[in-house]
Amino acid sequence: MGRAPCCDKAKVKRGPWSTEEDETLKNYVDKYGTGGNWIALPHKAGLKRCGKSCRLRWLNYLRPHIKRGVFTEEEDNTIISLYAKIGSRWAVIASNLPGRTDNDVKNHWNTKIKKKLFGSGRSSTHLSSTKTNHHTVVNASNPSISSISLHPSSTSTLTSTNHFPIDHHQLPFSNFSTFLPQTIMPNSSTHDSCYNLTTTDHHHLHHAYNILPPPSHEASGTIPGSPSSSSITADHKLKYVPFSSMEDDVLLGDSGFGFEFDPGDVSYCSQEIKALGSCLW
DNA sequence: AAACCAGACAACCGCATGTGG
DNA sequence: CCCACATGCGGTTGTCTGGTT
Repeated sequence: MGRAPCCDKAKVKRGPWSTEEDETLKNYVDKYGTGGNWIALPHKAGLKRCGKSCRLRWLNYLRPHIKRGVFTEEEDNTIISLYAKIGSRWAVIASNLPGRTDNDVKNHWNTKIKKKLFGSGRSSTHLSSTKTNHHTVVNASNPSISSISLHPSSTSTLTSTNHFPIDHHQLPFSNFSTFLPQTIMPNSSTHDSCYNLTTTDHHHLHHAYNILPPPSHEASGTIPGSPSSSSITADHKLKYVPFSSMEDDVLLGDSGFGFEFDPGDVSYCSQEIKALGSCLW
């Protein structure tokens, strides 16, 4: 038994709005406001539209001070930066861009920024479970953050607003292969093994780079399968798994280091990915 | 000129959340 | 506290348009 529809679809008009409908809605809202009741508004305004549709049309198109047209580089940078921090919370991102709507930002991300960052051709690479001896960190608690850009040209942008240093020169390790063995030690050769992480390293990664939750002596709780030498808060449900060869390929790919993960497969925490990506450059 | 294709944007859908009775 | 309803939000789909073959 599904949720009851918000309106009778047989009795409401759907599809693109006509200029007459726009005028009617705009005139009504200008005159009476929304009244805090979008469901009743179309009837009162004489529109054969669903209340939700009216609301969307008003918010995304008719509302005063809507900014249309090309996104500036500054706006792009804001979107990229905020996406790296909070993921696809378009409403929050849009609130940082005066005049832009969440729908606009979302469309802009999907049609422009994603391509710009990830490049063409490999933008939909789905990761297999084939594993080698590299590593990443999986964040099972935040599936919404499932992809993140890794493009050298966007480095300065991300650095400027992120608390996480994206410039690899700021990292203590010059590259991936030297970074990981010092910090994450495999305790098994199987592909889904977890890794021991020394408390010192964990502390360092948390405080210096904020890519892990606090170590156990700073936060309580241990997750199943987590390394005994360093506990992690249960809330974060982090575990360590190896990178696959395909993941390596994607990270080091020929399309500008762009990659994207399939949320249905496994979810990656953006900051961890960025950290590892930084080490690869 | 027609068919096809891809990109961009508008609109819809359904779940999550907030709120008032 | 619970329930019903309205709104907010993000993902997805539909439609239009311009470019290419």
